Amino acid sequence: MATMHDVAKKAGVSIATVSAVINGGVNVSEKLTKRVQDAIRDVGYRPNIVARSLKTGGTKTLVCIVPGIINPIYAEIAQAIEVFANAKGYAVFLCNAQEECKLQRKYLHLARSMQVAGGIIIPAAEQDVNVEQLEMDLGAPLVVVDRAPLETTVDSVVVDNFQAAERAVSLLINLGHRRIGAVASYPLSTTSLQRIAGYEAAMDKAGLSTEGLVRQNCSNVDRAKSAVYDLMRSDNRPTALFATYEHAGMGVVQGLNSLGLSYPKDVSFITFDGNAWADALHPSITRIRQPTENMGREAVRLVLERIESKTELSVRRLVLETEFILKDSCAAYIAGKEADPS
Amino acid sequence: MATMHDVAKKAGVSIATVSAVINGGVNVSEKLTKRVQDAIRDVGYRPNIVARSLKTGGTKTLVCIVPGIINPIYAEIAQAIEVFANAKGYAVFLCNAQEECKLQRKYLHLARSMQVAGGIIIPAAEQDVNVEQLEMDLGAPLVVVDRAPLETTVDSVVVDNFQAAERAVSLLINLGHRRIGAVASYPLSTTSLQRIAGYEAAMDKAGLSTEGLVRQNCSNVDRAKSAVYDLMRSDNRPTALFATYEHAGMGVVQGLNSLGLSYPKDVSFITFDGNAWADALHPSITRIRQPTENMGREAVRLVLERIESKTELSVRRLVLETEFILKDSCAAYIAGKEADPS
DNA sequence: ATGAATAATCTAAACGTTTAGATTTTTGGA
DNA sequence: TCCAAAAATCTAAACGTTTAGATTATTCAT
Repeated sequence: MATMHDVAKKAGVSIATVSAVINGGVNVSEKLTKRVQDAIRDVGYRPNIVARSLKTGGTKTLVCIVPGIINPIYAEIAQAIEVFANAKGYAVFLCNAQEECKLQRKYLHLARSMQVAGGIIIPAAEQDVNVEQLEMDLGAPLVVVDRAPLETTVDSVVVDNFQAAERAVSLLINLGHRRIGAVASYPLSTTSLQRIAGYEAAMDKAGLSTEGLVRQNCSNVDRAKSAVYDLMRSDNRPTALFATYEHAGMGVVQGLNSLGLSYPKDVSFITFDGNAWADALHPSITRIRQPTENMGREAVRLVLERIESKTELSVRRLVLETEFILKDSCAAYIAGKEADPS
Repeated sequence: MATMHDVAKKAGVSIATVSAVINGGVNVSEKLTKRVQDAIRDVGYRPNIVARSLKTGGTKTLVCIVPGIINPIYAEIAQAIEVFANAKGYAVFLCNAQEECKLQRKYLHLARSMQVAGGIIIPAAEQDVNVEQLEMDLGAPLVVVDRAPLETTVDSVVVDNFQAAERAVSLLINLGHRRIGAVASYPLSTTSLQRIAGYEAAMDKAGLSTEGLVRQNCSNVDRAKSAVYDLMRSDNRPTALFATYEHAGMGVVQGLNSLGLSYPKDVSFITFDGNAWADALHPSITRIRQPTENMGREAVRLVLERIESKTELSVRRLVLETEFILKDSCAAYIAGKEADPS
């Protein structure tokens, strides 16, 4: 691997001149610039970023840590982050923490020692999130996306999960549903918590009980499917379901299908996410769409502002709007008209 | 940020001793080991991997470059790579090249200068792939997954796209279909090419023409949807469709839905991928499933073998089996019985 | 008690850059 | 033609590690 020394020797100049040429040659004559550039080409030189950032203590690189890349909502957000960061000249290393705090920590440290300029994280929900600790671990500006606790001193970009869930569940209530089940992911995920809180608030306001109607820990499609079996076979069988995220929604679809129940005839149904398939299903599915592109754009903006700003910035918390997309999976509930899944 | 010097000073030893303790203290007394470890804790020292790898020229890190993280098949493969690499003590940086060779190159160079031990890549299909060049760019062992040219000197892990496509299309032919349309992604993607070749081989063997039946460049759901409109409104309207990847498959579903056509009644239909939704749709969709977990496992195995082996290894090309999952989207074609989508 | 062998610890030179500051060259006004 | 100022180029010291090899301390057979 050719180094600067090789280039310098080839061009007959000092290593400092080579460095100057590479970093946008101020104060170096055209003649030498040319000679150095030729030499670079000749010896096939490529800068060693490790050495550079050892010296400068900085790179044009961000780290983006997500809890699971196969959840499409996180893939979409990561994609947006990538696009906007690139537009600003930053490269993005994506790390998949698989909902493990240990792995998440490892990646934060690794990113730190690779001198990333900043980071964007959707924290793992394995334990309670201490966002400040995460920023300490990274040792650089960090923006929390999606799963951010309410009181924190770190910048964050979230959606109003509570309001979105409350609105969705209220719609079901207005359609006449009284027993509405909820299928949720980890109870330690702040988003899941807020969505369930919104669900409970709507139920509460209508004077409805949620007892026995909430299923937590449906962390993949199969678990959500089982939860649906379970709910639909209980004494207190719901007439409508609310799924708090993509895999829960898919689990509901599959669960209803295998029970021989159809929506919206037998059960009404609203889910978060599912951008890729909710509209394609027949009947299509009413859903809450998160502004993934904006979330990525804003997260990048916040972290770059903090990286590039000399002065202290106050803590920013951006709450973006969700979109409620009414489709065919919700129908009015008429008492008595209930299918039996058993 | 505390450095080794700080630790050395605190513990009253030399920096070399600190280094020895950190790298599995051979030849250092228990007493000093203890003192150094305490000092490390006291000053909050964390090794600077940049400096370390500048010296050693190596890290326990892999880079994984995918052409688009929102394609679930790539997310699944990336997930598997992550899991198996982690099990072997390697961290994985995931990079999203967005089908852009320029960006892909940037990430290869970045990874190189971060001294990654090796890489796994699903190449961008923007131009013809020169895999050897990619390995040169990385400057470390590279394994190509999924989109690998046939003749290459670099290790690769692929599936038999030709055979899988041929088999799927043959099934449609055996069901009586004569006009079978194909919806494909980039013509520069080797996988797409091979799948189309398999399709053409099956058609050819049955003496059927493919003229006007192939739609390329359906690089997202909307484009695939348009292609379906286009195909179903042509004079030579197909009675069956073959989609070469996830988004094409979804485009077919949506296209048929909005045309008011139903499958398998009006059109039979097979797709690659779609693990997340193909079974959930009603009717469910016959599909070709790729062994994403195995692909990831084998890719990691190959690259680690090359990294850790002292001796020269011969070029390996692994061809894994796909799984054909017969569902409800394919029916026999009865001449004359054709719906009109206009 | 002596010295050879071994164990423990340290010194100092790398790794490939950047950059302050020194030195040399060029420029142009008097 | 001279000299000061500006421009171009260079020297050498850092950045935070690792590691070969030097030095010092310990052990143990004689």
